[in-house]
Amino acid sequence: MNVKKTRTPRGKRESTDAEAGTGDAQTTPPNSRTLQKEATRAAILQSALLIFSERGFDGGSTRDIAAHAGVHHALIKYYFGSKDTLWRAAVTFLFERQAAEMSFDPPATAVTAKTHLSRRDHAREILRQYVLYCARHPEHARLMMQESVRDSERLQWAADTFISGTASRAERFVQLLQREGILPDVSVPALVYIIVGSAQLFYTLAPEVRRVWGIDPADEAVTAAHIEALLAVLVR
Amino acid sequence: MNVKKTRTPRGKRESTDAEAGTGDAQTTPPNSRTLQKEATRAAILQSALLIFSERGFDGGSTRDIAAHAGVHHALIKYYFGSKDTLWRAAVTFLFERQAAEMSFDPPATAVTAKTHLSRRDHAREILRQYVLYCARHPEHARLMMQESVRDSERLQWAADTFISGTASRAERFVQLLQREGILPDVSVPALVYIIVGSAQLFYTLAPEVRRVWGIDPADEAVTAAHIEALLAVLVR
DNA sequence: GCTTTGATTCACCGTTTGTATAATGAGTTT
DNA sequence: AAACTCATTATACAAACGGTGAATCAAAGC
Repeated sequence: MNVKKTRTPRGKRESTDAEAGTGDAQTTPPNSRTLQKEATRAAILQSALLIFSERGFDGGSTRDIAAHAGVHHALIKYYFGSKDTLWRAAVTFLFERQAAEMSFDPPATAVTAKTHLSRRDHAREILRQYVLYCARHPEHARLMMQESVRDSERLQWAADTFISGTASRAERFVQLLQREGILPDVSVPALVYIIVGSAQLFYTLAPEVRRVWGIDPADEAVTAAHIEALLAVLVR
Repeated sequence: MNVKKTRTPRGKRESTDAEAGTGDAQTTPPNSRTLQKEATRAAILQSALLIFSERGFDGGSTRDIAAHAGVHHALIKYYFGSKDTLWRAAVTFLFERQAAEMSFDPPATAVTAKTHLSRRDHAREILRQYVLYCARHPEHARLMMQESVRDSERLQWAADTFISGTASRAERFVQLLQREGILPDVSVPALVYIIVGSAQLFYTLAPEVRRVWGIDPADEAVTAAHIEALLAVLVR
């Protein structure tokens, strides 16, 4: 990570090349100051994602986060106010990125062909996308899992703000597949956690997988095999 | 939790009723001293399971564990040596209890009937037992998950000491089901984590399930529905 | 009844934690 | 070039942390 600190070295700030890129006209042209500010903030946020996802809220210290980002720990208060707010910002980032990169929602690509086969293909595509998201960003499931194992105020906030919405979309997705006969007519919440669990555990526990099975879930071929297995089991 | 502290109150130690139970003859009859010692040790271990599983190794403090057990935190060193040793003792307890309560191993009950149906029923029974174990002891998956998200020395120890063995048994179980045509011929490690993930996430994230879905995975009826869903999906 | 044993508590150490405030100085503005 | 802004660093502090050795005191042994 390590956002470059332009303090001690007399570096001439070579990142000014990005400024000449797109002239944003009106809205306050990005100074080297504001650029650096956003870079610092982003570096802290990314480090927070890593540390919190691996050690949990209590286990991850703000000093370690700052050190990993290459900045002074006092900057965390300056940018995020407190450890708690930083954690909430990290969670917000995760869910907004998920919303941007993936969607449990209906048709994604406009396949209006109503044949049974295309419906199953559509379900397969959405599940594939979800597994790829879990593979790309394993820290999402890790961080949320760390918090969902006990009923804290943070879980309450995350549930009200993000998880409930995601859960509703997953619920509709499962019900759609049930109507199509792709998934059996059994408990919807159970099916949701069966799908999510079978998709993400392989990547959440990637260090264990590497050590015990000698394969790396980050490998494209390994992920392809996992997707194949998941679809073979879930989409009958 | 709270092991009863016979210190400040002048309680007459009413648990002496257990001593008259079975005369163990030779092997040093259990004093009220040694009984209390084992009770204290067990109380610390159980509290450690709870705290570690909910907050992870770094997040869970020995002082909180001791307070939850109702003893002074110095007793943790007295009984377990260090925080690290206590964690290892907790993991050892988990896997030994799992070995005692459940088995991925072959026939459990001696159903030698080789019909396809009984094989599937046998697979169903083992999966059912595993889900029930996850429901009874959600702290097992929670604690191990907390440690398996990063490659620490503790994960290495747990992998070498316990996880590898469990993984081999799970591997054989999956391969057996593949030969019987119950599971598809796809990546075995992927199938293992699909099965494990779909079985345990519902109970690992029980606080989230309660808050978001308004149901309690600890309810027998809810667990029955989850088992039904899991079998409907996994055992075709 | 007295001594001995050992399970438990007490008091403390050095470090780390989250948070707060003041000082600094490079970048922007005039 | 001087004045100002504000992103960053320095320093501090009270609380909590894991760990340690001495003190305590009820139970066990004589």
